[in-house]
Amino acid sequence: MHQETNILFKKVSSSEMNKVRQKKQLLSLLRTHGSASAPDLSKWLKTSLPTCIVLLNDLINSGYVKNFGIGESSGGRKPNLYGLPEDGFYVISCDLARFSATIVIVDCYHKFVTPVLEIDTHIDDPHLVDKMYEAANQLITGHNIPNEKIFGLGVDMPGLINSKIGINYTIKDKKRQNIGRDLRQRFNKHVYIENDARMHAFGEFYFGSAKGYKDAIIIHWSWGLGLGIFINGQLCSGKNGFAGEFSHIPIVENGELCICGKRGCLETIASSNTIMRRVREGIADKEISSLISQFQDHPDKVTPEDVINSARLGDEFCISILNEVGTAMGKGLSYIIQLMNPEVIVLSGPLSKAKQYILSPIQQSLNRFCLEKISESTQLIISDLGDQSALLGTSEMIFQKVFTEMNLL
Amino acid sequence: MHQETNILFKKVSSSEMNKVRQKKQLLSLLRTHGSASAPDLSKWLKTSLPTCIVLLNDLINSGYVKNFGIGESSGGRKPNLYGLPEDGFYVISCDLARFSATIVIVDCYHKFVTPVLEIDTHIDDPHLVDKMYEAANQLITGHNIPNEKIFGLGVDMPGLINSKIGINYTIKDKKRQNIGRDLRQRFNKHVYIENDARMHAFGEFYFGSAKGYKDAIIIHWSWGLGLGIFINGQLCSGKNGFAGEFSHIPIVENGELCICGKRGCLETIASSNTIMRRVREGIADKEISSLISQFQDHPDKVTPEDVINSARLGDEFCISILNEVGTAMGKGLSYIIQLMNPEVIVLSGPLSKAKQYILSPIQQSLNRFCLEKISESTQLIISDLGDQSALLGTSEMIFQKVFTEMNLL
DNA sequence: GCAAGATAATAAAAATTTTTATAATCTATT
DNA sequence: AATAGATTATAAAAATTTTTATTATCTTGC
Repeated sequence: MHQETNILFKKVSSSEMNKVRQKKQLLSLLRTHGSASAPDLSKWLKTSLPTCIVLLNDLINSGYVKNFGIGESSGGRKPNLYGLPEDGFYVISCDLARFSATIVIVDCYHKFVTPVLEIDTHIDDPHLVDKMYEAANQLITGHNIPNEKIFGLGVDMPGLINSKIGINYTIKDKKRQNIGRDLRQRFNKHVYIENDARMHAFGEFYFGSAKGYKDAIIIHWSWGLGLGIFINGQLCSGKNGFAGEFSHIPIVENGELCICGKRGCLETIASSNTIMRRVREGIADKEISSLISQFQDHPDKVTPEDVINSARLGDEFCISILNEVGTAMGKGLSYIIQLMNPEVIVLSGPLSKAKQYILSPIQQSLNRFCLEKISESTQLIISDLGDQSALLGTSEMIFQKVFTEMNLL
Repeated sequence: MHQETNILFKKVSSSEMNKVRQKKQLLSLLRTHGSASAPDLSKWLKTSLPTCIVLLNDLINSGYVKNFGIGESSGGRKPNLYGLPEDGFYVISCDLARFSATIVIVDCYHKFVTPVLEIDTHIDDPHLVDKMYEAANQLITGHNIPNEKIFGLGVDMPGLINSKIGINYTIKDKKRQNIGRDLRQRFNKHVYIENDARMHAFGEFYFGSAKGYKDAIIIHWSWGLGLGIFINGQLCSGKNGFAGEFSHIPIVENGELCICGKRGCLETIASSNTIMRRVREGIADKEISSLISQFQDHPDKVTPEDVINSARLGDEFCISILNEVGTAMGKGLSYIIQLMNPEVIVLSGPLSKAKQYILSPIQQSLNRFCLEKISESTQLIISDLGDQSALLGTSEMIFQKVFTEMNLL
């Protein structure tokens, strides 16, 4: 499987380089298509059928590709199908959220091959790297995954992250900011770290409601407002990987103080924080509401999900809160729509569960703040992917990196 | 020069296709580099030197490439240099502004080979196509340009434009909206139409202050606020080509009525319109100002340029207007910076001439409305390209299209 | 001014890839 | 069921490309 030739002293000819490039492309094609016939692959690869078959046989001999048997035909000889072995490639995907992390091992068919393990940590935890390493090892040994078949580790986390150099500038201890380097040293594998909002978006773009689009906006709507932007099918990271700071665009002139230190950020009027503040105000003002009578003795126990549920049951107070928050989000989205003219906007995350209670105020805001010709061509969708969009997105991202950077010599 | 083989009946082999692809790449490389040696070209093309030389000789025999003689060496035999013949390729570039158009013929070295002709027309002129055709012919015949060496026509104009299908939705007469088709019929050449802001941006990105960057924002600042967005080196057009509607993002709650029908758009507080309104108000309020005393008898003669000039001469009233407008623009830019994290923002157009009078209020706004970590990494530059960025950008765009789509069989 | 090292061009040999032809296998139609 | 048409696989021939070797030409340093 793994050739032991010392490539440092081996002169690599340009035709050999080209072969390697083509093989990587084949692996990528097989991963995205699941399985494919040699004639199809040769067309996609823009090479002749015989060379394509030679390349495939090479890959089969290296153990990277498997013959999947005979496929269907629309008239004519049935083709041999080729694909990646399910047990050939794995990556570790880790979603590091505000107060806990989840980690899982994923195969090349986006399948979780272990349970999702929870880790009690956060980005400023001094033992973060050790805890992740321990959890990963627990998964590896507990499920008999051959370590050499794990090709990389991907981690998404909140913060201002430059994924090119693996630094999270939001980590308080400067010595720990280069978390990419630390993880690489500990795991001795390809390591990529990315911003959580972008990885949620990656998941939605490849497996969720934004699948098939080229210009898509994905919002992960929770305590913050995570934004992922896809343009021409490419994730937009910006110069330093700081793109997508949707939470802190200024919306309200001299508005409420935000955790970022500025005033009137979108986050102050369109996030879970806003909902909680309005609930507290409601309790103080003794508003009439089933939610409030239910929680008035322990107001700190209310969650945004409770508000959504009460709205569904017809609670006017909760409906009006969601209405308010949706209106604000709609105004924020109108900026993005006018600047980017996306095909689709996908709302994901806990708050997107409010569905029509949040969709219709958003749409009203769009009607108010966008030029009709632009907004009418943008679809607004609630995600149906579920909570693991970040784990899925992160694993997809590492696979893409691994398949372009792996050593096939 | 032009082979007359009927390609409709000629079976094209895949190796021939590949050769054509490589030849097109060579032409593009030669155009962007001016001239180059065969060894360099072979490296860029990822092919061996002998094949590269064969391809070059083919192109020379077709008349598309010229031997430029012998170049410099850093030790070793001097290389032959190859390049495009200056008189080999031309395009027509037309910049259709609000009340007049300019048109010029450009060679493959971005050189204007004719004077810039002005045409008295606008997008809703029913004789637009005829006037453009006439003007183009005047240039062609007046300067002895062989018509068959003109490979395309590019036109930029204001409006909501889908360049893929060549439609400008802002043209009032629906029958005339498909201006791309109409021009193609009349000129019988490759025709591309694009939005003016994006073509100003294209000029800046390839020849102006945004040259060399990958994530750039270019503002054409005049009566409207034209925005061009480059991400990963690619122009962002959006689903329908409506991306970049910066003028009409909502900034002021219940603000002034905008020409678009909405209230409080950025255009109402940060464009030349704003300056003119403030001048009118100043005249009504009898503000103390050299500009006002100069123009109080014919206030309709004031131009934004006059305001900028007066500011330069120390006129406090004019300085305060520019300050106000700059502050507003800064707020608008803060949205883009936080969403896109660009490397550079280039300000072009008439209002950018106000230089420091507009830069420092913008910077102050950025400091106020952006997260420091994001805004500190964005450069803010005033363009030095001059007025013909759109003609340059448009010609560059057609050349790119022509060189990828031309028939080299 | 000459030798040593460097770069470029070219020719011939070697390797690789594409074509073409043929065989194998299948669907659909009669 | 037989046949025609279609698709895939493979083998051999033809074409193309890359390598390698050689020659030409130039810069630099002594």
